[in-house]
Amino acid sequence: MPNKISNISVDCVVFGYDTITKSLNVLLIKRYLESKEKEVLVDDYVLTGYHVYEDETLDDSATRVLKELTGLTNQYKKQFKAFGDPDRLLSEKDLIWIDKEAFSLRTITIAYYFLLKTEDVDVTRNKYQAKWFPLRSLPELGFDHKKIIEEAHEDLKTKCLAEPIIFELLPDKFTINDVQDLYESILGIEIDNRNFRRKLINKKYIIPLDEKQVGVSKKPAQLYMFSKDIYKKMYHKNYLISI
Amino acid sequence: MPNKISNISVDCVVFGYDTITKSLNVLLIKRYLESKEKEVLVDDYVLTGYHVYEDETLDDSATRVLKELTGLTNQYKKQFKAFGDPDRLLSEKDLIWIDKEAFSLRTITIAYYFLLKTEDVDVTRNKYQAKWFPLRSLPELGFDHKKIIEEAHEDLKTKCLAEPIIFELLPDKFTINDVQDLYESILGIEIDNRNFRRKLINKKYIIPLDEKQVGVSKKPAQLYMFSKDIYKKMYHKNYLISI
DNA sequence: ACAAAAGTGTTCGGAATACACCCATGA
DNA sequence: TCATGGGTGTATTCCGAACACTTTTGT
Repeated sequence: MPNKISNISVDCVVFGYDTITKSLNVLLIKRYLESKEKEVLVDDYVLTGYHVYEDETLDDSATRVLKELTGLTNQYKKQFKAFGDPDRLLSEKDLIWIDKEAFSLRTITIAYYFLLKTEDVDVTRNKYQAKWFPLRSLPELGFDHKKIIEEAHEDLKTKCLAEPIIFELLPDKFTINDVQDLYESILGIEIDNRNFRRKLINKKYIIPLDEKQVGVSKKPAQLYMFSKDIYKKMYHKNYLISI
Repeated sequence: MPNKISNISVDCVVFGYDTITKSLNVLLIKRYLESKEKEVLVDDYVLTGYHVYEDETLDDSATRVLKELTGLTNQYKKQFKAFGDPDRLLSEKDLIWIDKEAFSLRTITIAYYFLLKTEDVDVTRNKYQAKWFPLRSLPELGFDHKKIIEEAHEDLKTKCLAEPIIFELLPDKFTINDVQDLYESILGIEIDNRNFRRKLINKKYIIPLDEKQVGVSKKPAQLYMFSKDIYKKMYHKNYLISI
C-alpha cells in the first residue's frame, strides 16, 4: 500500500445527465457520523475524493478515485482548479469528520470533474451510498464542496461551448433534442429548436442512424451518433476574438 | 514568520509584452550553483515561486511571490493548473538544487500566470537576477517549468479570445496596431489589419484619445485607451456554441 | 380523434473575410 | 523626396436570430 500524502487530495465532481428527467446531476457520497450516545454529529454529502499517494500523478489519483466509486475508467476528466484556503475545512462538522479520518487541517485539494453517462454507473451497489443529485437542488454539502461544484459547473459551461464534450454525457445514440436539452441544462438558457437542429444536423460528425427511438409513447425521434474521428479530422482551431 | 508548507508551492508565469520588439516575454530568475571546486553545478533559469505558508490562501501566496519579485500588486492573475507529477523535480540538476534549498521531493505546485506591463517592472534592481525572455526563445529551464510556461501560454491563448485581458499587457495608451501585434504574438497568427482595426474601433470601450504617438520616426499613430467600466456595463454573456 | 413531441423554411441583419492603395510624417 | 508604417472602403459570404405551423406516432 503506497503512502498517502497527508495534506494533498483530489476531489472529483462527477457529472451525469438524465435524459428522462432532463437533469444534470452530480454524484455525491454520504457523510454520516453518530456519537456514542447516538446523537447525529454529521449528516450530509460530499464529493468523492481521497489523498494523493506518494508515487502517483494527480491525474492518476483522480482516475483511481473515480474507479473506486463507479468502477469506470477512461471517462472524460478535467483538472479545473486547486482549492487551498486555510479555512476550507474548518466548519464544526468538518472538524469532527477530520478528527475521525486522519488528514491535515491544511489540505490542498486538486479538483477534477468527470463527465459520464449516468446509465454506466450502478449506484445501488457501492459502499459509499453514492447518489445522484440534480445540480439545481443539491443537498447540504460538507467542506467547501459546494463551491467546488459551482466552479466545476462554471468551467463546464465554458468548455462545452468550445469542445464537443457534451457527448460524453449522452448515450451513444441520442436525439437532437437530447443534445439541446442537455445544453439548456448546463447553460441554464433556452435555445431555439429549429436553429439548433439545423446547426447540428449540418455537422458532418453528427451522424444520423438507421434507427429511431423505441418504447416512447409519442412519435419516436431520429437517433444520431457523434463521430469523434470525423470531428478530429475536420477540426481546425479558429481564432475568433470575441471581446 | 509563518511556517512554510514543505510540499506545496506556487509558481508564477509572469507575462509581459514589449511593444517595441513586439515580443511576448516571460520573466525568469537565474538558478546558479557552484561546487566548492568552482565547478558549475546548476546554471539555468526558473519561474519565480515559493512555498505556500500555513496561514495564507493560494491566491495570496502567488500575489506575495509576484510582489517580492516585481514590487507590484493588483496585477491580473490566474490560477491555471496544478502540477504534481512524482518525478517533476527529479532531474539531476533539480536534485542538487533541492538539496540546497529545503523542500520536499514530492512537491505539488499551483501554477499562476500574471499579465503586466513590461515597463512597470524595474528588472535591473532585484535580487533574483530576473530577466525577460521572449516566449519564443526561452533559455534552459529548471524543474518542469518549460511545461508550466507552455500550459500557461495555452490558457492565455484561449482566455484572450474571450476576455479583454490583452489590455493588461499594454500601456494605458496604445495604438490599434499595438493590440493587433500583441494578439499576433500571443496566438501566433496573422490578422488582417483593416478588418481588425474596424472591429476594434467599433467597440465603445476602445476610446480614441486626443493624442498621438510622440517620438516615433514615422507617421505617429492615434492613441486609444480601454475602459473597463464601459466594458463591464456593456458586457453580456453570449452562449455561442462553436463545436 | 386526440395529445404530445418531432420536425420543417424563410427572412433579416450583422459580422467575418478577402483584398490594394493612398496618406502623413520624420528623416 | 523618399522610406516607413498608418490608415482607409467595398463587395461577398456566411451564420446567427427570430419566428409558427404541419407531421407523425402511440394511445
